[in-house]
Amino acid sequence: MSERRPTIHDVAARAGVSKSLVSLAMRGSPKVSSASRTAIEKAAAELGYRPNATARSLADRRSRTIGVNMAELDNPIFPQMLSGAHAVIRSRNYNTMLVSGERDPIVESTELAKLLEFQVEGLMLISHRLPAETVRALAAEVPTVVLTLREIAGPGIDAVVSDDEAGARMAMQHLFDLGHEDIAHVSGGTLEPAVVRERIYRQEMEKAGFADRIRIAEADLTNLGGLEAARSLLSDGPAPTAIFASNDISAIGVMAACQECGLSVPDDVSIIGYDGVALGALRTLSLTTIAQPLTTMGAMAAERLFDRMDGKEIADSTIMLEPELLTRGTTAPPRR
Amino acid sequence: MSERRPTIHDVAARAGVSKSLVSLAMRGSPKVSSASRTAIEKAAAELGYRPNATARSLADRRSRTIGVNMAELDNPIFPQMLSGAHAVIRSRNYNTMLVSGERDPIVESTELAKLLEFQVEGLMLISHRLPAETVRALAAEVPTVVLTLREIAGPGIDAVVSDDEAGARMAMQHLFDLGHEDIAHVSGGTLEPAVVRERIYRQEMEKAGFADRIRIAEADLTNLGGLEAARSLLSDGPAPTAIFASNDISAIGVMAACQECGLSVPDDVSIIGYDGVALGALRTLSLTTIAQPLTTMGAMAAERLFDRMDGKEIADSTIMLEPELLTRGTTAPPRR
DNA sequence: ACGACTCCTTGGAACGGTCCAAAATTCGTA
DNA sequence: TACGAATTTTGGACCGTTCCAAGGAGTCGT
Repeated sequence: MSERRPTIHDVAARAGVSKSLVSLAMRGSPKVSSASRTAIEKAAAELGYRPNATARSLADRRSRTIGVNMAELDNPIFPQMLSGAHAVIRSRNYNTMLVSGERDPIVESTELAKLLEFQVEGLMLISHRLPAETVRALAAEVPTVVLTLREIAGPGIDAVVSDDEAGARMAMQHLFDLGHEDIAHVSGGTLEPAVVRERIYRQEMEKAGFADRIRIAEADLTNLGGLEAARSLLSDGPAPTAIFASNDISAIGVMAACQECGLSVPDDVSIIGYDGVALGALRTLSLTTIAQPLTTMGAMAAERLFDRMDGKEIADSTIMLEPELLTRGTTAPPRR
Repeated sequence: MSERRPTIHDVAARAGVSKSLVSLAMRGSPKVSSASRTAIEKAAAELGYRPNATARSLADRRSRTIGVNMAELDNPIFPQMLSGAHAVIRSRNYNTMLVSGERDPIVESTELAKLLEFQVEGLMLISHRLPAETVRALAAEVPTVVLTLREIAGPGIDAVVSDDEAGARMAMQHLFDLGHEDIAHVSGGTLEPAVVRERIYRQEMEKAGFADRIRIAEADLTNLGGLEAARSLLSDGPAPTAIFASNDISAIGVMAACQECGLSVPDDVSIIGYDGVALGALRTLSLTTIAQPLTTMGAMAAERLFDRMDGKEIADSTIMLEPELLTRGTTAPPRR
């Protein structure tokens, strides 16, 4: 295998020119005569020359690499955002260095440190769990964009989020429009998006005059969490006619709980989730949900990063996208 | 932001020692006196020094990076394998450079070329679509391991697969054991694993004496593909009592088709999938399946890569893991 | 007091590129 | 035919490390 790869010097020697000229030619400079160019290309091809990106990064101080931190793989919204970002990064001819802290904060921070040592030119954090001060420290060294966390945005830190308040309101409005009054909420813990969704749930219930029917079962954005929360909800007094779950994964757990209790969805209970993950579209589930434009969010995050790297002056550090109601099969008017 | 990061020289100057000594100290060499060491650490901390991994790679010709090519994000088996690999790569203190061809072969190959230019020390291909010759060309330059494709293995190319023949046999055996005789197959196109699964389906049906009941509906491993294949299966003559789908995602489509036709699963039709993706475990789906040890496969692939990189001599280039039957809610004895 | 050993420390040459000022060549034209 | 301009080409410094041969400082035994 590794018998020392040919370098620019080898190519130069073989083509009978100087290394500088080879360097120029490799980068497609117009000031290389076509004679030299063909000679160099021939030599390079014969030797199987491949430029060394490491050396190049060192010399021109640009790594052409974006560091991405992705927290968990069990919630598909993360890979989905990654995929949007990845496409943009690639189209700019940059590379993606991926780390994931695997829910251990210490590992997470050493991994992030490694990204900086690799001289990434930008940092993209697709993670709900990073402490704000960590993020701020990173952002001091390199342009940084955070996905789905709005409150962390500020000087030096961009955030790409979708409008959770509007989205949660859409969810409630959809249920109200169908005629539901008895709506419960399966919450999602203390992370920012979940908190917002819960707050709006309360607000809307109150505004609609159903304050006395507010019922919240606490969960944690997982499938099992949703299942258990819904179980307790259903075993504890009369079933609500609709349930608004804090995210899709837990909504699917809620669906399972309804099945267990012999309640049919949507005839007995309507269910609406949040996120718009691809699996909610699977015909078997057909989950009504508030979809965040996940791929777009990833893409916009990458775009913003490049804008910052290009030194563009941008006043606003938060990009807010609008979510969208996807009416599928889990919501219907309440049975009367 | 980027006012030139402090280098080893700056640290040296500040600590009053030579750059070489700083280099030694940063790597934790035992031959640095403790006096110097503390001085250096202090200086480094004060300056906020961070080693430059690019320069280091160049100097010691080790990038400490593994290149990973992942094809698609829409089938969750890929991220799941990635996650297993990622953990091992991280534990070896290596980095992961991720590319994805986004189903365009040209993009794919330029992306792979970029990985090589980055001097990755190993290549991991989590992709079904790479032409064998491409893989062989890559493997000539750097240790390479391929996931889920067995036939490509050979000198210089390792493969980590699970035993699809055994798995498919387990699926069929499970259905036979339940008493099914009328079993249809939703196939998955021409990729290696799908072809194997289909072949075993035929074989087992014949061996069991049900050759005349072989029915195959062609699909493509997608949800929609499974849905449509199953639709045609169900509209075309009497419904089979069981369906073996080539993978989980299409099996979920099959479930939807059954619902559409008013058939209950598993009472009217049993369904078994293949892969063991996490979402099959969701309570609402509860899909019986043949689970591949996806995370382990990713991990083993990474291990093997490191073994090759360490120059270990290993005769066999294929690692075959055993799949496992997960009996969940979509299979039951046929209604009589 | 003087080698012989340790134990630390150091300067300089890589690593494989980019960049730049200057040199060499070619060209157009007076 | 010669000369300045334009076009090509070149050598050397540099990017921030690691590596290595060699230098300096103690320590110890005799």
